[in-house]
Amino acid sequence: MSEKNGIVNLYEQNDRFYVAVDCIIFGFHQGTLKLLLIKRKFDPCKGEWSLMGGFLNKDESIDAAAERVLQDLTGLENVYMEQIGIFGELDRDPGERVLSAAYYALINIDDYDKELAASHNAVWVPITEIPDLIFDHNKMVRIAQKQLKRKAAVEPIGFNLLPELFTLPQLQSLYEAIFGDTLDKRNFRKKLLAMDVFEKTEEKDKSNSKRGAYYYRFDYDKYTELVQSGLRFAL
Amino acid sequence: MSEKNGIVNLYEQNDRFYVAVDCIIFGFHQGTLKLLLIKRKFDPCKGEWSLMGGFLNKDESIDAAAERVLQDLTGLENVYMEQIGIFGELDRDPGERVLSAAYYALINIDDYDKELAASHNAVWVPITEIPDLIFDHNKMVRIAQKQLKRKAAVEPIGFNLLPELFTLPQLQSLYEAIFGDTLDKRNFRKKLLAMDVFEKTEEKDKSNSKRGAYYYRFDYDKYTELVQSGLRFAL
DNA sequence: GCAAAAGTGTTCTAGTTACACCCATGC
DNA sequence: GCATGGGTGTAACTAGAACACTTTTGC
Repeated sequence: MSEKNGIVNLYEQNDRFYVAVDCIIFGFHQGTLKLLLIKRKFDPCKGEWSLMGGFLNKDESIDAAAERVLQDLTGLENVYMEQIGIFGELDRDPGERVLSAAYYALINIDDYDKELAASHNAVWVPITEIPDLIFDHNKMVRIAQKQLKRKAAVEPIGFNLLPELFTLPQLQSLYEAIFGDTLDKRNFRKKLLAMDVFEKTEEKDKSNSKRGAYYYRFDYDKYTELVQSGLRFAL
Repeated sequence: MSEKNGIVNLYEQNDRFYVAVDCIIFGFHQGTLKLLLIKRKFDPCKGEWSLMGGFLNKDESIDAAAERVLQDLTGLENVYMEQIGIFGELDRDPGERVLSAAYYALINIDDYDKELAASHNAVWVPITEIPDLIFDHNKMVRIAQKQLKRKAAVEPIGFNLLPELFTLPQLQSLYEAIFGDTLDKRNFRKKLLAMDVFEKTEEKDKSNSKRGAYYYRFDYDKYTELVQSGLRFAL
């Protein structure tokens, strides 16, 4: 046992562990929720599907490691991320004892470094068609999806999956994908617009219809007002 | 770099970490929600208040470590526990870099090993009067309380804080303590009894009134039926 | 007989659900 | 002029909130 500042170091008698982070990266495109998965080009489990992951370094917090791993794959910073927990079964990684902290991230699928992602063999896969993943990654995905579902219903996090400007039909189809359920168009619009957290623009998206749908923007200031007035975002 | 089964071990180039678990132990007594805290008899931070914690060992899963730590303090097994996440800021433990997985536990405050707890300097403290705790333990408590609040509203976990037999006034005061709000007696009873997950006994608790209140028991079989019928526990 | 907690229904309100037609535009 | 998706209001229903008196019994 060593000493530090003259005090016997009680830590050293304990075991130390490898710690990884794994990212469940959500994107949304054409009505479907997708995950950015990688087809591993390295061992262990070369050739199999997995989440993007990486090891925790001495000099970084776990949150920072998750951000780094996400950035290594997508080039993105300042992304909405949420820890879902740490996974620590003895044999979860057959190679060695490794603990893994799982995070989910919500990104705008049109805006990331596609060459970088391609260099890691990353592919967008619809959430309904997730293949068998290595280790306990399927479990992580299940939990992340559940948590997203729960949280998206009470906090305005869905917007992270859309471009800054989005239409209401787009937004509705996003929430339908997240909840795995259809929503009534009129009730959906009524409820959302009643919260008054959107700014309507004059621009229209004509890519889906001849008439075109107005672009809206989520207004964080209005949202702050809503919360301060004692109300909540709710769907 | 060493080899294992003839494959270069890629793990060894990574850092390894001490990993602890900390337990937020909830109990309920006389209308107040309480936490079992310990006044540390050892360094670091001797004499200060903290959660019960312990280090993860090589041969156990993180969940198992949390159960062990809880048992070391209370003697209890098979307790309702829930992970709230891992905390990994660089300087959260000033002595060394230690990651900590926090779990909350719900126990029946009348049923644990009191001598064992006393030997660890453990004390029940009302949730409204939590002192400054070491490290990031106050943050863990805040998150645990929030999570309990959320989860108790949609799953029948509150019963873990009560004896097998409990009265409806007791149950109501428990939920009032968890939610930090008062509830209407008639609406509360109506809603709970409508779910039909209780078994009413013939016994009465006369400790709080001359008339006495009937003892009820939570019926897991009835609850399973409720869930299978597509309904949910909800408060 | 009275104090103190247990037990019990009904009305009102607000929020959620269900539902169908007109509008704007490109072709 | 017609096909396509965008946009709008109202009525019925259901769940939640508000509310006051009677019952039991130990002292």
